[in-house]
Amino acid sequence: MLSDVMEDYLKAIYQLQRETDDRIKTSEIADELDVTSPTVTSMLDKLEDRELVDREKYRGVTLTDEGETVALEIVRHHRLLEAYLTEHLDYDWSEVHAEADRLEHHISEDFEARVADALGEPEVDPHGSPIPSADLEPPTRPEGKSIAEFEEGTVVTVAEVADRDPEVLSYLAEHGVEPGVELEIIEIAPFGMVTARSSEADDPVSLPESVASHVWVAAPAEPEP
Amino acid sequence: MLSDVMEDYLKAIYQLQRETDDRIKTSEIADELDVTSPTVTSMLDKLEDRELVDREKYRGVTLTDEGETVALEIVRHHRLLEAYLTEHLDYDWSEVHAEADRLEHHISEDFEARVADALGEPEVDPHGSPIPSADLEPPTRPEGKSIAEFEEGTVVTVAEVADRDPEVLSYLAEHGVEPGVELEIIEIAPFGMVTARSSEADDPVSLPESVASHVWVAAPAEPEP
DNA sequence: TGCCGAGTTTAGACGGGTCTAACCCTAAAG
DNA sequence: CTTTAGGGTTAGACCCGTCTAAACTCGGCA
Repeated sequence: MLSDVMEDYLKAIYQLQRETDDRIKTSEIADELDVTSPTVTSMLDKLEDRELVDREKYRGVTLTDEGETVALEIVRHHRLLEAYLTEHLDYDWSEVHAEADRLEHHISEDFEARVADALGEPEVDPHGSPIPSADLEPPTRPEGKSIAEFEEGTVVTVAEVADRDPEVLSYLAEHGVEPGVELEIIEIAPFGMVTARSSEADDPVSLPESVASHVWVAAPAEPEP
Repeated sequence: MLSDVMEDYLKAIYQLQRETDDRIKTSEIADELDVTSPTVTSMLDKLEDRELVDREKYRGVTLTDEGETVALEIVRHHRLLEAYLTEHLDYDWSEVHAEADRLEHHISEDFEARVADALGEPEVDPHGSPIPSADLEPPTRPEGKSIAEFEEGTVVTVAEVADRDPEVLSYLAEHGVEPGVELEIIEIAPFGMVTARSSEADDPVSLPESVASHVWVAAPAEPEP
């Protein structure tokens, strides 16, 4: 049996791996979980003992298959909860992350199944993030780019908004940036800021690189010029 | 901020107080929470430091007003969850207790409010137990008796089934013993076993004293002979 | 009144998860 | 090839919640 904290570490490593596909460093995990490096080191010892991570001292970790399965289970819980909260309890997409984080470790398999059923086995959560399937097979990473990676003038369809900050998410929703909308990339400033016009809003919106890089597109809606 | 475990102790003390209205002994809490007496003693020290319980060494504890408020909050969470799970996620009343126990410490005030709203501010949970109101005022103990306390021949209406064992609850439901049904007390055996006929079942059901004492009646449907 | 047994508390240990301080490894720069 | 800065690990401490073993208190009974 794994503790909640261990599950949090596995989930953090999983998510960091999705972003960098490199070995994950102690300090990255420490930042993600808001904890000090020695704390991470000692937890990695334990996870290694249980064969949930592969480790090379001083060089970071990767998840073993078993570790990845645990992480996928937690991510599935998290995203199903996010979907359920927005669909059935009238939560806004900006609010669901914190609540799902609280609950994800504490629901039974039965609860998970009932929620998935009530939702009709959804494939994505309210942010457009894919929900791992019940068999916990590692999803093949769908190719995608952030809006920061397109040419000016391109029109793209938002697939996923991978930010977790409620304030940022509220702001984005207010300015028409949500999964499913079309975005015309108007300008990419030298310092990385992206200005775009949403099909759902009157005025264009400008996003610093740190935010724009979280707005993902599955494929360009029109070929690039 | 209180830990989950502290909340569990306060809830346990609250519930034991409902049953005995006497000072609660270390060993009673130990039994309830499946823990040893020294463990309880050390936790009572901490709860006393925080002025959540009144304590007399060697003589048991009672909740302070503050402790009671915390307990009521947890009980409210628990019973709202039970109600929600049966109403909206198709759980059977025999299954909800364990799931609610898992979740009761981990829901936000916001979640609590939304669930209460979705249910229309219910007053009882699926077992007929009263749900503390949002203001957490201590409910005045509604007078009631268990079916074991009536004369043979009396017809009563079941108000609450205060058992937590899923097997027992399933059995009772199968034999027509649920909140709202009428029960005719057919026989009370010298060793305490109660035999009764339910308005919802063909055959009478016999319940040992330990189970019968958990089946509560608000008031007799007919005056006793 | 004094003893005894049931039950409570104290003492001390342990594992989990966290921290700070000190030490050490790695890799990049000269 | 050597130095060094940055980051990782080790060492040791702390709090929490739990345990077992031992000491103690209370209340009933002789």
